[in-house]
Amino acid sequence: MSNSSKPRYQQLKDLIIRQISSGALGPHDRVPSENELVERMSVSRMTANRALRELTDEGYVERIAGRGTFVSDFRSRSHMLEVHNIADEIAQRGHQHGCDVLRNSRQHARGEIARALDVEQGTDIFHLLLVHFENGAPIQVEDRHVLAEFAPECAGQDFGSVTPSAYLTSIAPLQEAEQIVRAQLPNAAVRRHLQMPEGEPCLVVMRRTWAHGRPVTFARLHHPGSRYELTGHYTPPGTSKSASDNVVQLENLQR
Amino acid sequence: MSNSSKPRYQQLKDLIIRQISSGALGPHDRVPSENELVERMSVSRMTANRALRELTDEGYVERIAGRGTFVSDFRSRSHMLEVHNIADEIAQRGHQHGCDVLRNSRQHARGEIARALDVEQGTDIFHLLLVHFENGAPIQVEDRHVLAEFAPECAGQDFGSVTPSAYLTSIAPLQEAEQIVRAQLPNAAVRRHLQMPEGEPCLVVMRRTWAHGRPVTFARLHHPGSRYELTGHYTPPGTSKSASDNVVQLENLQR
DNA sequence: TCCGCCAAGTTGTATATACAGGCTAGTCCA
DNA sequence: TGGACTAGCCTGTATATACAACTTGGCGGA
Repeated sequence: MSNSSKPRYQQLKDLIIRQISSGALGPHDRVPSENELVERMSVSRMTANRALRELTDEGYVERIAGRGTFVSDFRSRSHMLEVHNIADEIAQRGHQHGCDVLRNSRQHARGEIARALDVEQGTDIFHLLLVHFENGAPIQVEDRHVLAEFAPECAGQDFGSVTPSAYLTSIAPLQEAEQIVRAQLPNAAVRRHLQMPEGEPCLVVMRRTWAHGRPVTFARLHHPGSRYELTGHYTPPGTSKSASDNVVQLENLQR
Repeated sequence: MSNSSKPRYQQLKDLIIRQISSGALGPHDRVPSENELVERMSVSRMTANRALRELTDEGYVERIAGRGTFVSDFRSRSHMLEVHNIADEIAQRGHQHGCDVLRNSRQHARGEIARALDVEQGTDIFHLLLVHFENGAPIQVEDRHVLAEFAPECAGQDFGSVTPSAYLTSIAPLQEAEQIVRAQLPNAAVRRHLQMPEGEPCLVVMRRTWAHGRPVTFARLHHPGSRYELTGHYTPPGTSKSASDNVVQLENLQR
C-alpha cells in the first residue's frame, strides 16, 4: 500500500522510524533538527515539530532544548509489566548474569507453538532453551520459539553473551507483547535446571511478541518462586502531576 | 504550587481532566469543541487542538470528525498489569461474583503493614478479609489494610455487594499503584478458604495504592494457581501501524 | 411525502510567523 | 592563559490562517 494518503507528519515519522529500525540511525545518534527537516523535506516547521514531538511521546527519540533530537536508547526504557530482558534486570541489581545455552536448533512448528505464532504446522522455527543465572544461582529457564523467517541468523548467535530478547529487539523493534503470568509447579526438567526443592512453585511468564505486524516469538519463562517476583508500577492516565494542583478556573487561563 | 508556568495547552488539558475526574463530565458527554475553547478560553485553535489531541492519545476522550469530542468510556480501557477489580473481571467473563466478608475490624498498624502504608506504628487502620467467588468457586482471598483516616466509613460498608476496591476508588481516584507478583504455597488458612489441594501454589499479588499523594491501602491477594492467571497486553510507544507500510523515500514526501 | 442537496459546525492537517529559553562554540577582553 | 560574553542553533510554545473531509439537520423541489 502506498502512503500517498498519509498525512505528511506521519510520513516524516515513518521515515525516521524506518531509519531507526534499519539501523541507519542508532541509539544516541542525532536526528535531523526541525529546521533541517523544513529545508530537506519541504514541510513547515510545525509539521516537523509534530512529527518529532510524537516520536518523543512514543519513545523513539529524546529531545533536548538547545542541543537537538537524539535516538533513544531502547534499553533504558521501562514499562508497566515490563517486558524485561533478564540480563538487564540482573545488571540493574548490580549482580552478575550468566547463561547456559542448552539448545539452539531449527525445528518445525507444531501444535501449541504453531498456534501461538499463528503459522502453518511445520513452519521453520528456532527452538532455544537457556538457563539464566544471577550471581551463579539459576533464576530463569527460557524456553523460546522464534520464527526462522524473522530471525534467520539465530543459529549463529552466541546467546551466552547476548540474550535472545536483546538479539531480537536489535533485529526489529518490539511492536506488541502479550503476557500471561501463572503460578505452577515445575516439571522435573525445569526443577532440575533451577535447582529447586520439590514442592516449590514456579512463577511462569508466557510471552508472545509481535514485530512487523505479526507474532514472531513465543517464550515460556520459568522462575523459582522463592527467588523471583514480578514488580509493576502503575500510573493511571492523567496522574498529570496536577490532579490536585489545579487552580485554573474556567475563563481564567493564565498567560 | 501554582500553574502560572504551565503551558496553556497543558492548562487546558488539566481543566478538562479535572472535569472528567470530578464527574462533571461523564462518559459519552460532549467536550467543548475546539472553536468553543477558542472563544471561551481565549486560545488559538491550534492550542485547543493540541490539548484535545493529546487527551485523545491519553485515552480521556474520543474525537469524531464532523461530530465532536466525547468523554471516553473508561470501562473499556485496559492496562498492562491491570489494576483489576475482581468483581468487574468476573462480570466481564459473564460469570457470577460472590463474596464472603470474614473480617472488617479496626486495628492498629504494626510491622510490615505500618511500613507498607508509611505510617507510625499504631496508626488506626481497617483490616478486611474477604473471599471472592466466581460461579461459586473461591477465586481470591483479599487481605486488605486501609488507612482509617482515608476511609473512615469502612466499618459501615457492606463489602459483600461493593468490593473494597470499588469502594475505595469511589472515595478518591487511584493515583498510583505498586504491585508485586509471586508464586508461593499458601498457608493453611488461605488454602482452606480457596479449597485448594495440598501442594498447589498460589499466585499472589501484593498491591499498594496511592491517593492524595500517599499510600492508603495495602492488599495481599491470593489466587489458586490452577484456576487463575494474570494477563497483560503491552503496546509500546509507537506501534504506528505503519512500520512495514513504508515506501516514503528521502527527499520525496508526497503532497 | 420523500429524496437530494446544501449550509453550518466539527475535526484533521498544513503553513508562516513569532517569541522565549536552553545549549554550545568561538571570540574577545583582561 | 583564562574567563566572560555573545552569536547562532536548537527546542518549546503560541497564534492566525487556510483548506479538506466528515456529519448533521434543514430546506426545497419533484
